[in-house]
Amino acid sequence: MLKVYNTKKEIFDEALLFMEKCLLDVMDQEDVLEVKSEIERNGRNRKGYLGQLVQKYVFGQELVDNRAEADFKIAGVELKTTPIKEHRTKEYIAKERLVFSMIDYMTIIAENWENSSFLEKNKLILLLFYLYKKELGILDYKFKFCYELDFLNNISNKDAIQIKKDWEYIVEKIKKGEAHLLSEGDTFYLGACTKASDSSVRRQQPNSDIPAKPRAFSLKQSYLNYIIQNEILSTHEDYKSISEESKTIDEKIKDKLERFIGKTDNEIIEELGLVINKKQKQYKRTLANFMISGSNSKIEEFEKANVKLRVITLENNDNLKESISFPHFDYREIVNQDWEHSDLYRLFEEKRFLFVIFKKDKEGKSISFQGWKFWNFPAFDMEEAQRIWELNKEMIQSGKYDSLPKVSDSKIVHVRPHGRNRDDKIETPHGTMETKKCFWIHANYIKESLGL
DNA sequence: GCATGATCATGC
DNA sequence: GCATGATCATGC
Repeated sequence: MLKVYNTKKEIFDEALLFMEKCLLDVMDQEDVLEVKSEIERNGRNRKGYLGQLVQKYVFGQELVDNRAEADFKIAGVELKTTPIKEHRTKEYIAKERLVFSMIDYMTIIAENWENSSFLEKNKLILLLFYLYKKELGILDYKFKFCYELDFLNNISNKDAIQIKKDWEYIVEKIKKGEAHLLSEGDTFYLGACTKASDSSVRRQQPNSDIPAKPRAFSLKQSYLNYIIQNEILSTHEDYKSISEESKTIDEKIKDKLERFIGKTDNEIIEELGLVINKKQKQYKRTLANFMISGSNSKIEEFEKANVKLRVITLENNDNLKESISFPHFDYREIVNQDWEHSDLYRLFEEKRFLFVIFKKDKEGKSISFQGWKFWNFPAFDMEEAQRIWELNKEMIQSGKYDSLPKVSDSKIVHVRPHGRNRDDKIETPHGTMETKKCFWIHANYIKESLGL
């Protein structure tokens, strides 16, 4: 039954034939029974098993062994399966990030991007997207579309440069003995995501005695979403690129923003020839968008990289008055979550921020542009964030809604109302109604962390 | 109708 | 002056 493929095209054609089908459609009765009993023996679906089955029953390849890590390379093409889910307005979105092989902290510090084991293994990938549904079994997932991911050729040039930069950033950090401080939000498209059977696992790193969480390279979920929306579904979303040049995002932003440093909002508005209502509450944000991309549309690079733009305004004495708010949490949800699966953890681990910084003038009549900073939550403060998150959970569990973490409880985050007004309430686990609240990062902490 | 980002208002 | 509470404006 071993099938031979000589070219990439033959493999891709085979994959295309499989679209709109599930494994059940292509397996015979006997195989189905065998696989089903195998699934029963091993309990829940093993990770990587779906990939192995696809390799065997769609592409007719014998499995080399039963390693959990599916490694099924044919004619230089690495096959990967990845789940999507249905979405209310966007048709499909990625269910997860796309995870590659583990980062070997000890050996990677001797590699360059060009000769990296990552590129060696992953330079040409055939991505098979299947539609995940909770109630379905592994043999019932319908495959929807496939996509060629080619890190050297078909990922557009501009992205390849950023991905190389991301890889180098991660390796630099490991070289410095800071593998334990890695975070997915450190980088733009290629991330170092945690990967272990449970969150307590640690491994050795070079140049430091501090054990680090095991991590793997991954393409951000946001990046996959961009591919799905724009390259596969061809939805016409109104994205604007910062620039089409082959530069890293850092460089592109510098190109756009540097010339405005020190200028007042009026000067910037005039220079860009904009008509903006300054009374608008969002007006600084609108201004920032125009400064970066020349429009008020979503910025392509930021969508792909899970970057959030936030405007902050310093007082004339350089004080930062306002803390940073996030979407309100769900009281009922939070008491059933653990830290590693919480919204706050995901935000702090995965999100990257671009702070656009203005400063008020003496009279408070105008503002001037001070600069910008990319930032993500520092890994060394994650434990403190967790402590406050757990405290908040405890208080909610015990119904002490007036004792949620305050500013004085931490130097980093606190909990405060965040709704339309005090009557904007949601249900609690106790069945009562409480004002919507969210986590806020202290203004002082942001200011210090940004070095302002 | 609500989420989101941002800022205003009050009281100690 | 800071901590805490409250709410506005926009866009989807």
